[in-house]
Formats: sequence, C-alpha cells, structure tokens
Amino acid sequence: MKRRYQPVRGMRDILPEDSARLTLIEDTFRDVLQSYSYEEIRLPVLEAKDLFDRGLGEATDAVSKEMYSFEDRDGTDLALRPEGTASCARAIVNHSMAHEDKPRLWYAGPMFRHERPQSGRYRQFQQVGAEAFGYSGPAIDYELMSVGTDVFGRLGILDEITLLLNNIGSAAERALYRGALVEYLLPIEDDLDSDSRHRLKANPIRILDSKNSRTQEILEQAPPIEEFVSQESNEKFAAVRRLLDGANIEYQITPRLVRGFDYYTDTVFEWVTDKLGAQDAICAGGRYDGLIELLGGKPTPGVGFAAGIDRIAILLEQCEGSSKYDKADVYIIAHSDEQQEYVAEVARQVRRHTNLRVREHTESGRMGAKMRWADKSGAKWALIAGDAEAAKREVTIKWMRVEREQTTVSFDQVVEVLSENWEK
RNA sequence: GUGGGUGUAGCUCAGGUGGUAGAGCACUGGAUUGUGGUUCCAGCUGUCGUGGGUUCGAGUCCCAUCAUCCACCCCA
Repeated sequence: MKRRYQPVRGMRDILPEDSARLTLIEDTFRDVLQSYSYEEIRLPVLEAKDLFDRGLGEATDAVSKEMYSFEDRDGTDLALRPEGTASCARAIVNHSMAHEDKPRLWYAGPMFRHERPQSGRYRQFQQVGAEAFGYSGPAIDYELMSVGTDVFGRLGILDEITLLLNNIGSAAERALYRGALVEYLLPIEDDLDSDSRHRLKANPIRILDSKNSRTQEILEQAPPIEEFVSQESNEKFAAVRRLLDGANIEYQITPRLVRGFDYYTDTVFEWVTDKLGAQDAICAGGRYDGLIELLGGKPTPGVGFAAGIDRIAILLEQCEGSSKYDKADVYIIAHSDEQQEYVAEVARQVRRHTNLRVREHTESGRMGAKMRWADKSGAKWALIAGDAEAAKREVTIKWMRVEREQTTVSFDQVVEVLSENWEK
C-alpha cells in the first residue's frame, strides 16, 4: 500500500517562487542591518526548555501552551526555540559579550510554536531579529525603528503598514498598574467578554489587547498606563518620539499596545497591517532591560525586534500585482542532440563572464517546443546554437521580451552583446 | 485549545431531490520538417482527501479521521 506523505501540521514546503520572495526579504534585512553595522550571530534551534520558562515567563502562552518541548536521551528538557531573543541574550551572557563591547546583533532562522495553523501563522516560521545590548539611551530604541523603516521602505510596503508605539514602564510599575486596572475592572466584570473575564485573574494587562469592541469601550475609561510609569521613563519615551519625528518616521501612540512576553520594559513597538486579517503584526519589539540579569549576566539593557518573514512575504505578494517571477535570464537551445557539447560550451562562456542565470535546454524535441520552454523560463534571451551555428562557431541571439531582430554573432561576441543589453 | 467553512484532473472550479464524472487553464501533437508569447484542430490527465457505515447502487446521505482556510485565542 502506497502512502502519500505530507508535511506535518503547521510545517510547509516553500516552493521556489515563494522562496525567492523570502530570500529578497532576508537580503534586504541583511543589507540594511549591515549598513547600521549590526553583526550576524547564528544561534541554535534547540535550547534548554528552562531558558524560555525563565526568559519569556512561564505564564505566557508561547511557553505554557505552544512550546515544542521534549526530553532528550539523557533526560534533560529541551525545546525548539519559540523566538530568538532569549537565545541571543543567553549567548551574550555565555560569551561575556557585553563586557568589552556593546553588541549590535542580528540573526535569521526558523522559530517553532505549536499553534493552530492559519495563513500567516505556521508552526515553523521564519524570523529575522535584531538586538542591541548595553545601550540605555533613547537613541537605540529609535535606531531599531529606523532599521525597520528602512527595510520596509526598500521593500516598498511602507504604505501598507503602521508603526504602533507605547511605553509600558518597568516590571514594578506594571505591577502597580495591574492592580489599578483590576480595581477598575472588577466591579464591572460582568460587562467584559468571557476571555477578558478569565484574563482578569490570569494576566489582566493583556485585556488591553482585547478585540472585543464592548471591552474596548470599557477600557477607554480605565486608568492610563502612562500615569503609572516613572517620570524618567516617560521623558525617555518622549526623547524616542522626538528622534522619530526628526527622521520623519510616522508612528501611532497606542496606549493599549502590550507584549506577550514578560521580558519587555518601557518602549514597545509593533508594525501592523490591515492586509493580513487577524495575523496583523509583521514586526515587533521593544526594550528588555532586565533580561540579561534574569539569565545570570550582569545588568545590561537591551532592545530588539523580531520580524515575521512569512507574513511580510504574503504582504509583498499582495502588493506585487502581476507576477514577474522568472527563472532564468538566458536560455540556450540546440537544434539537435549533436550540438549539446557546443551548447555546453556557450553556457560555460556566458556563466564565466556574466552573472546571468543560464539554462541549457537538455532534452531533444522540436524547435517550437524548445522555444516555448525558453519563453516559460522568463529568459530575456534565447541563444540558438544549432547545426548551422555550430559549424561556423556562431550563436543566434533572439530577444524574447522586446521587439528586436535576432542576430547571429560569433562565439566570442556573445558575452559582449548580452552585456551591452544587460540592464536588469 | 474553541467555533465554523472547504477538500472532485497539475491548477481554478461545475457536478438540484443517490444511478457509476465534466469545463476552462496547463500539458502533448499538428496547422508552422530550425523560432515562443495570438489563433485553429486533435489528444492526454482522476483510487471525487482517507477510513468505515447506510443502500441494489454513494462525488452526492451518515460517522470518524486528516489536511486546509476563516474567526476566536495567541503572536511575528
């Protein structure tokens, strides 16, 4: 009995066209991050489960309900990383990286969360993260938002997204705020939606995030978090905003914006879009001044963001309109099998002297069919190396995308002709 | 984790009340024996997601299961 295998739930094969889009996004992040002198760090996918329990907070959903954790052969509890910041902070501590330097780092890779899959939400998903350690001033908060803005600008999606911004203060301040919020909501508990009623006991601050419109109405009269945040923190937040204003980066102050992980402090931000349904966050981050110390390092401030590459790819695809994906720039065909060696020689020549993507038609068949394959490849040129050409060491160059007479040139001129008309 | 929708050819989808599967696109060949994208003609393609049940008979009804999508939840 034959078995049809499928990817396991929430995992997916990313086929070439989508893969090209993901690569474009990752390349853009890499280029921009390097222009800010961020350095790449590569981190393991597998970590001690405890790192996330402590780092993200045991009560968070990502840890308590969604973590891929298992016992290793020797009995230690391991987990596939649900995010990158905890690993990055661990590396900072392990290698004492914050002692001599103030590292600005970035990483890319898969993260794993056992959630119910939806478009834009997979159990294995791709993130690019950036983290800066040792900086307590407002300029670094601004810098990370500037990085994001540059990336999304280059990708041409700034019009599709909004930068949300909030100041959630320190853990101690949030504890005070939590008390005040509960005090306000408890008497009118019955008016809340059932999820929010549940969160009133478990994690009251997340009620701010509720999508229930009635609950949001009630929250308008709730005490604002700003009043519980220290003056120093509020002033720093104002400085961040001035920097953003100076750089003409648009943002929206969103008092209800809170974070799912416990390590966040003070500035939090998030780029959202209205084009992806419920999975609207494409990049989010903030400050986490206590995390390094929590993981056993000396007190070191930190700020960072994580971008959801899969979601950005969906957004990009929606903005593209007609697809312009092509596989090759040059498509080389012979007339018959006798010219395969000559075709190979032409291909070698073009590959050696240009960085064009060259495909050889390696199967026999009639000319029309070969031309159709050349067309489908998206190639700008078809090079015909048939018996007439091979005999005289020539190549016929046919323009596939523009009105232009095909020409037959000598072997040595091929690269020259292609290069002249190369503007991609 | 909760609720709902969908699953038929490679793709997009038709298939009132059960009677033994169809269209467009794609693909292959021809018109055009060495020239694609337009057109015309011909042809190919199916364990109707999977497993069970009801029935003389199931793509159609029932149950289960898997996948996928949407919302909730969560989050990037």
